[in-house]
Amino acid sequence: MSPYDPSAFPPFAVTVDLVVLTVRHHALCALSVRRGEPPFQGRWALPGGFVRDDEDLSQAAARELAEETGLRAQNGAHLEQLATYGDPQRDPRMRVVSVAHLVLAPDLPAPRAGGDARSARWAPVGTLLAENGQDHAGDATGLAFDHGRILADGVERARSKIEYSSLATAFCPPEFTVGELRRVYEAVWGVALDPRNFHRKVTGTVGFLVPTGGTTTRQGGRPAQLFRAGGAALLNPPMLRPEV
Amino acid sequence: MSPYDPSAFPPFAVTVDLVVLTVRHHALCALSVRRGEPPFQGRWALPGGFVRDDEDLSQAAARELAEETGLRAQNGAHLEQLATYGDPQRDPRMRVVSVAHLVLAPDLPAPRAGGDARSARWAPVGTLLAENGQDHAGDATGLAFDHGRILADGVERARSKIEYSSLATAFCPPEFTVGELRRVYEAVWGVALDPRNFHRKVTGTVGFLVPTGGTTTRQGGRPAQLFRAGGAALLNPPMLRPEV
DNA sequence: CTGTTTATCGTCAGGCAGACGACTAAGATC
DNA sequence: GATCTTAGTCGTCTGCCTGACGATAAACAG
Repeated sequence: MSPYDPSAFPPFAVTVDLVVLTVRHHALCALSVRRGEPPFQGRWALPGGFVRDDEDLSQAAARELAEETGLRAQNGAHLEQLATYGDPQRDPRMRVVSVAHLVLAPDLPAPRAGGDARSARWAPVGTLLAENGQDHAGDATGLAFDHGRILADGVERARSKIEYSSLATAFCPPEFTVGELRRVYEAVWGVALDPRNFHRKVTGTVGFLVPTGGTTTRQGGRPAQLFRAGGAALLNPPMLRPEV
Repeated sequence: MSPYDPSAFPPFAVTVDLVVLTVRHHALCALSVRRGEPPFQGRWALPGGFVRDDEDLSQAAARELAEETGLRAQNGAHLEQLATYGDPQRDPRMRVVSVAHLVLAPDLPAPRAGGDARSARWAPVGTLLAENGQDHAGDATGLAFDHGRILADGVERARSKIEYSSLATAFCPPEFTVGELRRVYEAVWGVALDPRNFHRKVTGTVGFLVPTGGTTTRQGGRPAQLFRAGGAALLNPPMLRPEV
């Protein structure tokens, strides 16, 4: 390997940051970790870390995900690249380019703190984004670095992507009911959907849902059919997000 | 600034690569430059270059775009981040992470070669992607590095994005006719569209087109009304791409 | 047994898209 | 100048999908 002339380009640190979303208690929640060291010590941030010398970006994201949550991308969770953030001032220590990834996961057991994070928590995205301000003492209260912006971009990606893809099933356990899937849409979009029209729509879209034959009453009320995610990745026609 | 421990992370080179698309002669074309130095000397590649120490990723992309084409992003062209490619083996010299950007531009004068590129050309994307194979001598004939993949991702992004956004107007001159806009869709999607239904659709979508009052016969036939792009960024309902 | 909750099936009207007919207005050709 | 060719523009009709409901079914709680 004949390296470039080292003076020909500036050296960068490359990290991956994770926007891990799930639906719990009828709300869209994101994983955040408390920073144990400066800068932004004590503030909440997105999980993430350096990309190692021998791994691809998606491998680094999957590794960080496993380290922070124990979650494996194969295990029903969905992982995709979100966007890359490289403002020269985004990290006060040095030039860091962060490749953000988006993870959609079913409701998980309590997260485990890992690495240099003192603790980790699930928080509703509305709370995390609304905290992007100042508290009574005038200190900034939002996420560290530019993570508020990254989270907002990830949430917007998730909101639009469940319109035209079957990704909403990534928020559900392996077997789920139509009502559970509807509550995912309602939590992510923050709207109420008509159960009858929703049922007609998702059961009529070929490849979206595959009935397993079983039923469950875990949501109360009349027993509901159980489904698994079908093979179709794209929904045609898409789900329509109601107007504001 | 207290830097990280340099042994705590591997150093990366960060580049921007550009997928510059335009519509000429009824075909979707991409800008490619011939490499003047190893590796892949003499092969075609996407334009791009190193991100400088003091510039943001989008600034670097805009700078490279101006250097390679003389195009300014304000001047009707559209620039957005596409995706980031960081396979450890993607550049044989060292670890390079490339933040690819997508540019949609109206039909331009002949590109000018710049930097270390011997020459530059517009080529139909079908040709560029079909060359991802081997020639009779067994040499690889496609784009250098992983640029074939990057180009394919950019083309797919453009194809899907003109469905639900007004981005197709970025391929048109400042004033254009409904027929010219239709030919953009036909070239990007590679399909034929019904002129009557297309006209009804685009003129009926509020915010998409603004009539200028003028007419033109530059396409022959009956004079056509001239329009400018309206303010709407998203089309609701979207344009429907015909089935395959 | 009655009320509550959730699931599921039907019905109906409005809107939009695909298919296609009809007409208009310019330049090109004979 | 009559006719042809090329686009552009306006209408019509039909089928599909969606939103807004009503109605029924099947569990559990009191």
